[in-house]
Parts: sequence; structure tokens; C-alpha cells
Amino acid sequence: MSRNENRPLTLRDVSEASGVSEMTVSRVLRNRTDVSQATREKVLKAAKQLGYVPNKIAGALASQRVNLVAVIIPSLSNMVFPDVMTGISGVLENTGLQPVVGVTDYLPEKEEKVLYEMLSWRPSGVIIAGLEHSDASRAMLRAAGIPVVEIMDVDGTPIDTMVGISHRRAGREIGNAIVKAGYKRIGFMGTKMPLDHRARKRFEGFTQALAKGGIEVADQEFYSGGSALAKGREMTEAMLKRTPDLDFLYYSNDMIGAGGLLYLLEQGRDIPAQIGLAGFNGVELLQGLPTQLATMDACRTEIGRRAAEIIVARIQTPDDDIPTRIELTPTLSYGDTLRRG
Amino acid sequence: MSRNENRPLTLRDVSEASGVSEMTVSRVLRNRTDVSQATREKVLKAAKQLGYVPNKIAGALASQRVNLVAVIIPSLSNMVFPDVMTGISGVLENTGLQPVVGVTDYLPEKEEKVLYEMLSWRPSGVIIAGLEHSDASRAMLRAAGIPVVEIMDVDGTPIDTMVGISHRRAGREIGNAIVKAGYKRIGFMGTKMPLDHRARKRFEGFTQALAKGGIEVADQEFYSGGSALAKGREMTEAMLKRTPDLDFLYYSNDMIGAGGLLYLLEQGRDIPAQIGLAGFNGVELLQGLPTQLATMDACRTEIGRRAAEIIVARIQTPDDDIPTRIELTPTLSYGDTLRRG
DNA sequence: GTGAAAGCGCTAACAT
DNA sequence: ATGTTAGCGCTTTCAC
Repeated sequence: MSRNENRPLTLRDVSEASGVSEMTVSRVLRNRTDVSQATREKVLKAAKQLGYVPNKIAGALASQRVNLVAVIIPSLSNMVFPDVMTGISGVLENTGLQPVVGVTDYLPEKEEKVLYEMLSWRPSGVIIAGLEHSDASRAMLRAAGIPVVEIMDVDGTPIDTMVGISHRRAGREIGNAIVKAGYKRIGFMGTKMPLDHRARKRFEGFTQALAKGGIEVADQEFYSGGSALAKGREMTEAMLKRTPDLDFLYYSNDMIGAGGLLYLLEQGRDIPAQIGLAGFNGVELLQGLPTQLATMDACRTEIGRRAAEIIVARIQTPDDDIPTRIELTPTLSYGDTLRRG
Repeated sequence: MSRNENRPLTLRDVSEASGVSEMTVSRVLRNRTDVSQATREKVLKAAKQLGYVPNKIAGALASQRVNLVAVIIPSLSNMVFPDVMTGISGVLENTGLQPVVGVTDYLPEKEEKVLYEMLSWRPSGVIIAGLEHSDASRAMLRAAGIPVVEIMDVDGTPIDTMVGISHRRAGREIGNAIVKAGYKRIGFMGTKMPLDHRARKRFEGFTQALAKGGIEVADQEFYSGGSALAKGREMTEAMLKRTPDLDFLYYSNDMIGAGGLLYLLEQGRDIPAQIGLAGFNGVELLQGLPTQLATMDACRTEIGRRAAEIIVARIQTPDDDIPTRIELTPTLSYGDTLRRG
């Protein structure tokens, strides 16, 4: 019971308690091999007994090395980003690197703030969602002098490296499948997010594919906030009241799609013969529904994994050949709600 | 184009570019008021032009202050913790404090590792889920000398401060409501998580309440992994095959409850007359279902908010009277799946 | 295998 | 309102 003041312990305390120089204590605690077994044991015992926790701030300043990877994403409550995080964490697990998450709420100004905040901790790398950033953000990322991986999207030019899928192509593919299946009167429902560029690109690809088949979106509605499942239900009901002859509903995400699906099942609609549906994202949730919604997997976990692998490689073996653009291919599942063409 | 080496910028660079001393530059960048307007502008201009991002590592070491709050939770993919995070972020937003998230996957060893990792960055406070921790974790938390708030649960003794609900009581309340409604043959489905202490406590309270009414759980099943909605469906089907005379199903979370509910609706069962259901958590998702599942709100956002408020108060006004135990009261919603007694 | 000295980039404390 | 000095707790480097 020697430590009465409420001061965090330092290397010096461990040094004094063990009778070994600070320098050697530091070596032991960093698992360096050039220390005798006897000394090592003495030190570890003292450190453990004192309850010493190293000060990474001092260590990082001295070594100019920080084992953090900044991960900057729009939202956590989305189902998609937790999956991406799973991929990232899995890869970083035993590399000595640690992910640190920042959330932007789809706001460029907040992204800028979060990025500034994170970069000021001098992380070893950055994984950031999307290719659209403010000029200031791009400048910061470039100036940081660390590996930067932009994820989710490949429709654009990366600052450094990118891993993702083409949302424009994904939208086109769904559009093509719908045209091929012979649906004619298409309704679209999605988030009212001018800042969700990936949703926008999917929609662009979608309308483009329909246009090629000589079809236009017959009705559309955008929402924001609230329970996505409930919104899907409400919007679907409203849209079909407004435009009863629709024979296909395309939803910008699976959650609202599931809401719509449940509603239509309740109504006893004949799916997919009389009316078809499709969502986007391949969320695990869908597997519990009575009928499988047609959807497209966004390769979320793999995107996380590949991005983290690039960061690790760039840090640990910077001279290797490391890819700078990875485009993954999402697969369309027809489920039970989309006729095959 | 003067900076060719790939060295991050320092205060000194800004000082030289602006012709103002390092110290004054530091004052400007920390928004201190004791700087003349003219100097301030000179400095800001230089900093912006160079693209200077301060080094928080050095700043933290010098000032012995770190504006981070460690938030340690079992999982992100749970629906519950994103809500807690929302509460925390909302409060910290304009306090200058920043949450940093660590995930334990419900594993005590991982909790210990994550905690050690985070504490080594010397955060200003810790918010950690649950009251059950390894001895080493408890020792670290106590030795850290910073405010520690344990959240979610109040059935136990906190290290420092706690904010949550009584899961034992929550389980009892649902149990009582079931007994009172006259259900007799009860089935239970939940996660196979010996380490999810809160689920365990709910189950304990639940069986205790039933016992008082002279009832025992007639069948039970535990699962792990997979889509919760799908699991709920499968388990429900299996259990009713095995024990067809059940008249109530209690699920340890809303997601599996929703799966069960969808299955029973499909089967055309008479809910809640012939068979009743209840879940736990009040997830937003439920609002999109055709029938409202009985559930109990776990006050997630408020728990996050209150915990963050305590941290902020302890840091900013340590002399104020700050509560150390906050028990929130979850409310039972009967929805459409639980008869009123 | 171990230790001593210097310094990482900033800020506290004290000048002026 | 601005500058000077010392030092935060480590690691790097070099000496032994």
C-alpha cells in the first residue's frame, strides 16, 4: 500500500519496484527478446503487482508510431456498417492494429470534423466510406501521408485506394432483370438522402436500365427517419392506393422492402406473378421472412476484409505489390419475389 | 510547394510561416482568448494554408488531458448498442469529449484486452456494459482514477457508478403479467449465452414469477448464431411440434420473438387468445410488423444519455452532487400478443 | 544484456 | 498580448 497519491503509474515506478532500469523495463513490456529471462520475470512481476498500464500517448509520441486505423462511416444503425466492421476487425485482430470508429451521419461537415479529430491522433491508416468528400477532407487525407482506403463504392476516383462495388451497375442489373421478367409498371421507394451517394447511384443505374427497355418509373416516394420496416409498409400501401396498376416495387434497401413484402403478403397479393418486389443489401434479417425478398448482396464483410488487408499490407510490407482498386461483384438473388426473365 | 519531405507538419512550421511564436500559435489553435485579433488571423491563415492538423498525442502528453471517453460494449450488431451509442453521442456532442468504442463479443478475456488497450490511451472516463467483469478488469478500472459508469444493469454492485434497469425485475414483471393473464403452459426461447448476464437475470426473474404462480416453464430452447428472425421461426416451429399444448411463448429478445410471431401468423394461430407471445427490448423493427409483439423497453437511449451525463459532470464539475446509481423503469407494452390479466 | 542521454511535439507555468 | 523554459512518459540511439 505504498501509492497513496492518485497518479497513474509510470515506467519509473515499475523500474523502482523491480530494481531494473527504465530502459530495460520498457524492453520487457514491449516483448523484446534481448532481455534475460531473470530480468524479464522480475519486471513482469513488478508490473503486474502494481497494476501498471503503459501510457500509449507517451509511447506513440516517442516512437512516432500509432497502432490505430481510423474507420469513418456514415452510420452504425444501418445493418450495413456493422458487417463492414466485422470484416475489418477480423483482419486487424492479430496484427497489433486497432480500428477506431468515427460516425458522420451522412453529413459532409461532420465527416470533415470527425476526420480532423481522428487524423490529429496520427493513425497508421484510414478506411473511409464513399468516394465523395469535401475538398478540405480530401486535402487532409492526401496530406496525412498514410494509406487511405475508400470503401463501398467504385464509381469514381479514389484519393489513394478503393474497395467496393459499382452501385450504378448494381442498379442496372436489377433494372435489367425486371425488364427481362416482363414487368412494366414500376414503383420506386427509397431514402430521402441527397447525401447518400450510393443510393443515388443505384437509382441512376436502375432508371437507365429501365429506359433502355423503354420503361419509366411510374411512381416513386422517398422517406426519412422512423422504423424502416414500418415505413416500407406505409409507403407501399400509400403508393398502391395512388397507383394501383403497379406490377413491380423496387426498394432502395431491404428493410423497407421487407415492410412492403409483409404488407403485400397480408393483403394476399400474388407474388411474384401479379406484383414483384426487390430490395438491396442482402441483410440477414430477410432469411426469417416467410417469403424471400429478391435482393442484391453488397459484399459488406468482404469489403471490410479487403480494405483492412490493404491497410495492413501497406503498413507492414509497403514494398509489396498491393492492389489499389478492387471491384467486388454483388450477386442478384431472385428469391420468391422476382420472376426469372 | 516548399514541403517536399513527407513529414507531418508541426506547430513550428506554422510558427515559421506566420512569424508568430510557437506558444502563441498554440494559443490560437486552442481558441484561447488572450490573443490579439491580428495575430489570430495571421496564424489561422498560415495553419489553413499549410493544412496543419495538430498532434493530439503531443498535446495530450503535455497537458495530461485526453478528451476521449472509452465505451466498452459486447456487440454492435445487436440493435441495442447502437441505441445506447446514440444516447452517448448526443450528450458528448458539444462537450469536447469524444466516445471511442471497444467491442468485447461477450468474452471476458476480450473485455480485459480491450479495456487495457483503451486505458493505455488514458481516456477521461469509461462507460462499460454490465456489472460482471474479471478481477483484473475491475482492478484496472479502479486503478485508472477516472469516472467509470457501468450501464444496462443494476442487479449488482458497481465499481463506481451505474445506470440501467433491473433485468431480474423486468423478467419478473413479464412473468407476472403472463400468470395474471391466465396462461399456464409456458415455453421459453433465448440465446445460448452463458456470458450474457442480463439475459440470464431476466430468465431468473421470469421463472421466479411463474413459480409464485405455481407454474413452471414447460419447454425451453437456446440458440446461438444465425439470423435471429429465422432462428425464432425455426425454434418456434420445433417447440410447438414437441410441445403442442403451449399457450405462451416468451422470447429473450424481440428479434426471435418477431420470427416466432410471423410464423404463428402464417399458421393462422389465434393470438393472443389461443397462444400469447412476448419478447424483450422494444426494438424499432417491431413497429413494422402486422401485429404488435408484447415487449419491454430497455431504455437504451436514455441509459446512454444518463451515463454520458454523469461522465461529463464528473469531469467538468467534479464537486457537484452527482448520482452514482440510476435505476430506470422499463415499461411493459402488451401489444397484440399478450392478454391483459 | 543493460544503461544513459536526448528528444518526440506539444502545453503549463512563469516571465515580460 | 506574447515569449521563454521546462518537462509530460515514453523510445531511439548509442555506449558499454
